[in-house]
Amino acid sequence: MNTFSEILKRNSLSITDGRIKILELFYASDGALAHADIEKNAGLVLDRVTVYRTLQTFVEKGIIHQVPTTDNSVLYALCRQNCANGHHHDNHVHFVCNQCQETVCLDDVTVPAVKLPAGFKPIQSAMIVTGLCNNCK
Amino acid sequence: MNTFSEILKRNSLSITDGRIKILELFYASDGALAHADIEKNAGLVLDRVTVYRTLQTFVEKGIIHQVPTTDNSVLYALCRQNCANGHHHDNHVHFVCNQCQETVCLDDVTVPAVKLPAGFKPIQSAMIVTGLCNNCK
DNA sequence: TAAATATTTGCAACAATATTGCAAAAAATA
DNA sequence: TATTTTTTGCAATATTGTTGCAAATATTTA
Ligand SMILES: [Mn+2]
Ligand SMILES: [Mn+2]
Ligand SMILES: [Zn+2]
Ligand SMILES: [Zn+2]
Repeated sequence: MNTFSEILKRNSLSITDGRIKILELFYASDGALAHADIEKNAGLVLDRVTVYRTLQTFVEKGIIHQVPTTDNSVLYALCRQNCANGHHHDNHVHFVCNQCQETVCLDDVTVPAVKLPAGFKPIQSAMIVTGLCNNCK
Repeated sequence: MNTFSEILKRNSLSITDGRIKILELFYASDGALAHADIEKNAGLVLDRVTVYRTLQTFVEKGIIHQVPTTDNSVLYALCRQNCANGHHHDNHVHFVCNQCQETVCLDDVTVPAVKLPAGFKPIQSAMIVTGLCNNCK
């Protein structure tokens, strides 16, 4: 039993070709993936709808998280911390490269606190930095 | 000639009922507006397509800016700084209230700088804070 | 291992959101 | 006011995401 099967098993998910294929794609990628990226790479094996459902399941299980974007696209990336079952701990900064268009999780960079006007109570913060990544600079 | 007409004139845009109506909606609203909000309030006067085109035009002219969101919805808000023709200066924090669901621009709260890993060159930053707003706390 | 059960998948239909071309209408200019 | 330019509405089309359901596959039980 390979790593991907183990991940599925650990999360009480049935081991299927589609799920393994999608896990492979995430582990092979440096950056975040859009639904379209996955469909393009696994489209011969998987139906559109299955991709949607798999991504949803993986988010629920804490295997991947939705990446915030400024262009209202939907991106997903692996959870490196041990997130589980609806409890995500991804308070890290996300970086979008203007050159290669990749979006990467800066897992070690925590979103800084910020002083809000009186009366505002912060609960969660997200931060997206755009610029040039370490490959493109 | 009223304020809204002047705004349009200043931006070399024809003065039309639709554009004035949409400006009115933005100036009457505390928070950011979605396309659907505008359509709901101006739908009798305006076609869906005209709303899309007007929002796009206003963004290009620097009258409004797209508000970053974490739920891949598209929101727009007035530019308070003097943004113009593709040059936006909206490096302020955006706040989403979990209670009333409003998204507001915290125009006076600047997105803090953050230390990135070696090789990453930041150009622009966006920050979205969720929590309870000053009306709902 | 084979049968029974539970889960996942693909397909088709549908819904919501957004874009485009083009002729009619309205606004700006002469 | 006549001419020119810009904007608008409509219809058609594209893109993205959701749902119900039967067939296929995976897991569990015996
Ligand atoms: Mn991330
Ligand atoms: Mn804003
Ligand atoms: Zn890059
Ligand atoms: Zn509120």
